[in-house]
Amino acid sequence: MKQIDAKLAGTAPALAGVTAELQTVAAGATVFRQGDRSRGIFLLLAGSVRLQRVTPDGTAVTLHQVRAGETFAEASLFSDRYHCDAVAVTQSRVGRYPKAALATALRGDPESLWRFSADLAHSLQRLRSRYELKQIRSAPQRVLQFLRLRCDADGRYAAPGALMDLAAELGMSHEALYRALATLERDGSLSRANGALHLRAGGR
Amino acid sequence: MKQIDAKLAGTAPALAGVTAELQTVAAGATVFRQGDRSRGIFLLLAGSVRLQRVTPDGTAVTLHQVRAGETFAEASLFSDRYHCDAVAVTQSRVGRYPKAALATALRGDPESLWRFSADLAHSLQRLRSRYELKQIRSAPQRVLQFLRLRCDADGRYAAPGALMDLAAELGMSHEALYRALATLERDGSLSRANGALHLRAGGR
DNA sequence: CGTCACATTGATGCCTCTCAAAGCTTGTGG
DNA sequence: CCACAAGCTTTGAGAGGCATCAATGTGACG
Repeated sequence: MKQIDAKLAGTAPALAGVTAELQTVAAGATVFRQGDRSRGIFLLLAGSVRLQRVTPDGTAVTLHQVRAGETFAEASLFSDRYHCDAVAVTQSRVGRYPKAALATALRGDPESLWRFSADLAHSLQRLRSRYELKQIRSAPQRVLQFLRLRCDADGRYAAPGALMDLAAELGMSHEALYRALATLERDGSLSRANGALHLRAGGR
Repeated sequence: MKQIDAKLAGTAPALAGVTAELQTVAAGATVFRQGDRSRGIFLLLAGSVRLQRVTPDGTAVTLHQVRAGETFAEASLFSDRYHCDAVAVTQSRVGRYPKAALATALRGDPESLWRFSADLAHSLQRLRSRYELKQIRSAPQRVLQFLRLRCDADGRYAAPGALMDLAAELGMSHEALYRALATLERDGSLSRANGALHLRAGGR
């Protein structure tokens, strides 16, 4: 985590030629509030931000848990006000792409807008497949499908970080992940060599 | 289902001035295949389509289950070929927005492209909150949060179709949904009147 | 009045979460 | 070079909850 943080903390790539304004947000502080005039879209560089909406009965409902590296509030670009709260769960570093500048840049440069749309479409695609994975109840099956999607042509998958993080990404407890891996290995669907996972054909 | 089908079957709204080519796809037939040159994006009018990818070991992994009313393969607009298979699960009616025409229309008319992006951003937003809902294990809590998001200011929610469909949307068995509703009603979090659901403040 | 689809409730089993504890690896400092 | 700490990995035991199978009730429609 420290490495990623360090790497990202200084980096805020320009979007359609617009550079981000960096800011640090304390744990518990809000980045923006529901009803605020939208000031742009955000990139989470480090930390953790939760998007939530307060319902008529006063309860907060989480709409999205933003992970480092993701952008959020893209829709605010097309609307006048934010439709939810963004609250920093831990101290966070975010980059803000000012709305006016970004909107101008995008509307004035179809090529940039085209790429921006492409990014949105890809995000949608990725999220849809992640969503579908979550439909799978069985932990071993879910892990297996995940690996099938992520592995290279040889069926190899090198976990980018700790397996615990993988468990979080898959939406299961780390114990469940370890057990799932053990099960798959017992089945013969999978083998492991110094941290890397190796799918074997024939594992159902 | 028949009503929705009937309503949608004839309707294929123009997208950026481009009209859709309608086609009927038999159950089990493919709309497009991984590797095919992309011919446009699709709108599912009726029926059910599954997007799937065949993995190196020959297994099919479902990327997305398309529901009537949704568009799919948006990303193909930005890439040369389809990256997955689209297979009709049941006999389906789809509208295709031809790629060349759509790309031309969008690139030539920034305003259309802007609206197209807005649609993508909204889809992303909606999907994210749906994804977050699925993180909630407890059936009653999941239903409750869903209703909090979907109800009007009075806390009322009129199910658009049968409760069974709602269960499918929430990713749970219909029995679980009925039991969840019964539990919430027993708690006093909820009351029901001829099909409509009514949230009551104070239900945790 | 029979059929069909939805709604509801019961019983059972499996699976994941949670709490717990122990092995393992890595890095740090003495 | 060793000792210790911290975090990851692994396995165990128990409990709760949802899926599944099953049966019955209910309403619309012909």
